Amino acid sequence: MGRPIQFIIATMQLQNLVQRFTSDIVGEEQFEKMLVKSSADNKPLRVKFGIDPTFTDVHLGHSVPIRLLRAFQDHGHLPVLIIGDGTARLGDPTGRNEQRPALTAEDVARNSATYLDQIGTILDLDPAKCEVRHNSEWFGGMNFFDALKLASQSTAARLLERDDFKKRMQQNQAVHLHEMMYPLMQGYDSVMVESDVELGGNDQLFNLHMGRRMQERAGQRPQICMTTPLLLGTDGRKMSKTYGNHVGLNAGSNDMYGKIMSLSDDGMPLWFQLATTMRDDEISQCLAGHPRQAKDALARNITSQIHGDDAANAAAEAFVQQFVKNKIPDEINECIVGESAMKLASLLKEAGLVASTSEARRLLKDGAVKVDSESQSDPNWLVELSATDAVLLQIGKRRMINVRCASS
RNA sequence: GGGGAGAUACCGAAGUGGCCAAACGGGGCGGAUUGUAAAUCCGCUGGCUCUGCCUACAGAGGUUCAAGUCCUCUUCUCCCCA
Repeated sequence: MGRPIQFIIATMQLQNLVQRFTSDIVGEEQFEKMLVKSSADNKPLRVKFGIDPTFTDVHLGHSVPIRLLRAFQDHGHLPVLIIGDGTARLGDPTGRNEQRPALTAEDVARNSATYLDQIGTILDLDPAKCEVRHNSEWFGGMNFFDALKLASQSTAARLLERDDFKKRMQQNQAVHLHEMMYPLMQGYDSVMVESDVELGGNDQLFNLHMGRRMQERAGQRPQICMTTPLLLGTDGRKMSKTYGNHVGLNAGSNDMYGKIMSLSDDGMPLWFQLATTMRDDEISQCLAGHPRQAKDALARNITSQIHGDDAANAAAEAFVQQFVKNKIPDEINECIVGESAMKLASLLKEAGLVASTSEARRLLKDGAVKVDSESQSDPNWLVELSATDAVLLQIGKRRMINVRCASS
């Protein structure tokens, strides 16, 4: 029985995308066979991706595997999205030199709620097209003996091979026993959802392997592991909220465009490859031109994926006004304070532009502060406020706000 | 269980009785420059009612005119031996 031509084309498309978005594939030989069988049996592949609700923002770095997941979805396969509300309780040590604090059940619940919204900007979460699971479903009911059984699935030596653990051991840093359970938990997720393929960032390779091994032990067909390259942050380091170099999927269009524009030139090729919808030839063309133009195209493409073309164009325009022409943006947040006159240093704090009056004083001394576009340096200057005409406070190019006082 | 080392600001790391709100590096934030950047140069980087005062060097006590620095206990981490 011959394969329909559509299937061959679709498979090639999918494989091209897989190519573009992956750095490592474990079990690549079996992947094509799996695709063929899936088509023959009319049974979509179960493609797993897990994310722990350990923080509130999902960023573009996380979006790379999600985009690949979307590609699978578009080709008729079934994303199995695991919200790691069980694993998050443990604190994922991945890529860190110190363990993440274990979160409380409330933290996790709150974060989980915002996750699906953000992921939904990329993935189609229609229950008919996507399976969403929370791993507390199986970890929540485990008792200590179940956990021991889980622990017996691997060995200390094997777990210590993990790069992150190895490094910390070498640096005489603590590796706690419960952290070593993490790969086992992630692997067990694969067993529970019977995944055919698992996606993850390339720092996840160890954990993905664990899923394969555990599935084999459980008598299942071992999953294909695909890792995506890590999208670097705007400063060239690993994208991470703690570095402040991330672009959140829930960022507003202006913010998103602006942050991407602050990416260093060197970072562009990787971003084009992993975060845009552009074809390879379009990308090459962009990169051959002026870096400013290329970055604009990059930022527009990504921003419009999330916010739409109009918002992206508006963001680009606003950016030029604010940062290239140094103009004050059209829309500025406004705040209202209780008093009709305040010392400048206190006012800056009251308006939320700085964390403390000490910081305000320093910035004033540095000449960073403008009031109604005039540089000011005296922290004790008494600023008169009115209820109708706002006073514009500015610190640098980015921090600005209009202030009025409450009408009495 | 025994022995040893250690815990300093956002991070790394100096400091072993006064000159310590704490060197130095990174990060961050401002300023100059620019193509939005990057690089470079300069400045800042605990708080306040700010030429002074208050709170800080794991935690709690103590010695001293004076403690990040000395003593005691507690907590946590690492290493070696069992």
